[in-house]
Amino acid sequence: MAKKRPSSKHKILAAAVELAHDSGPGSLSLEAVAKRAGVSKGGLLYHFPSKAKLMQGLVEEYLRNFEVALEAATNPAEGKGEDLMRAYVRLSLIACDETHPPAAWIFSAMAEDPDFLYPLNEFRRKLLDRLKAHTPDLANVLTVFFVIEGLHSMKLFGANLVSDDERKLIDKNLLAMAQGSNP
Amino acid sequence: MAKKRPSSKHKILAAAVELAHDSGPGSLSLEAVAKRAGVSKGGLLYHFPSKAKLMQGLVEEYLRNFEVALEAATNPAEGKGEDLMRAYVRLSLIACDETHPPAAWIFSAMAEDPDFLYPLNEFRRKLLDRLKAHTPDLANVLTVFFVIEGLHSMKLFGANLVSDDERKLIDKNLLAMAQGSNP
DNA sequence: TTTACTGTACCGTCTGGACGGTATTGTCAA
DNA sequence: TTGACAATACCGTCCAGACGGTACAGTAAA
Repeated sequence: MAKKRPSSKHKILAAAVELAHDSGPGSLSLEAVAKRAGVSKGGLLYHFPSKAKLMQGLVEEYLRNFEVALEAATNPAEGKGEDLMRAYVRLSLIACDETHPPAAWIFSAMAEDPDFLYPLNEFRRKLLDRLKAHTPDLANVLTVFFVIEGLHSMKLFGANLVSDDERKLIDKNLLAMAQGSNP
Repeated sequence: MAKKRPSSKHKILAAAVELAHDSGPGSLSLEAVAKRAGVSKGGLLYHFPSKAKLMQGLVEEYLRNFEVALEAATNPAEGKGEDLMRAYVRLSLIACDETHPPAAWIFSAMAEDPDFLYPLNEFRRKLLDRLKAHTPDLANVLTVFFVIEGLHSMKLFGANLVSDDERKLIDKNLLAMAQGSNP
């Protein structure tokens, strides 16, 4: 499977994420990404033959990371075996707090072509289905899910609408709801 | 304030909104907007001397519309005098259901320059402050607010994650929470 | 005459992507 | 062991097209 030197690909993806965050979604040109990654434009195009492929790469990496984290948290064999609902809430809240919002590139992808986000939407649909199947209280699940979506949206748009205390209150409530809807 | 012939300006703004929705945020070029609005490029630049001014125009129109609707619903002199919290929830849910999401252009603005969204964030901050001042139950307000943000976000990203029944359940819950936190 | 445009021509810049070339590393037969 | 070849991993250049914006001449109604 040829994984001898995976560094460049990851460097490029990381550079794209950073650039989308630091310089705005509009600045995500191939040259800019290549420069940031310490790679020539030709080199970038070797790994990602088109801008579209780069975007797909970003989406895939993001989904893979979240999936791995969720699996690791809930898998009993790997130590914790955390409750699915609780793990989802906890991981989502952590993602919300990262100084580097891992999804700033979403706007770049969206600007390029909204269809790039299709896998992301599918992922969320499946996740919500799992959560619904997992807990009996449908209203509870929906509330938790959309509050988290709202928090992510706020982060994405760079708005900071709540104080630290209010945020703590939200976190506490969400975790309680995640806990409460399970036997 | 020169409101003699508002048709062209509005036609241009409407065309920009439509185009952002139909053809993706990336297709929002001045020429494309002008063509869609049935106006020459020179004519567009007469009203909006730069792309930045067009974006500002979109933001301002959007905020003005929401503010007017909210004021109309809550002002006792104009008939209803609806409760602020309830009006906010109701209007937000209506906005969520419009086939033409009124905020598809947000991605275009974001791609151009994230700073364009500053007034929008400020508006939401003030709105949230009003809601907090208006009702005693802080946790309730925050939950309602962020669920609605989440619903809007879902709409923006073109994801349809809930069935009609689930959506009705959410609406019912939100309205109940809006009602419940008031004396 | 002023206001509100239309229409066209044009400029400078940026961008995605194609392309040819190159250095390094791996493979394998003689 | 070595020489021939090939695959991998890039580099640097070039180009057609799109875009924002400018300039300007014309027009038709109020």
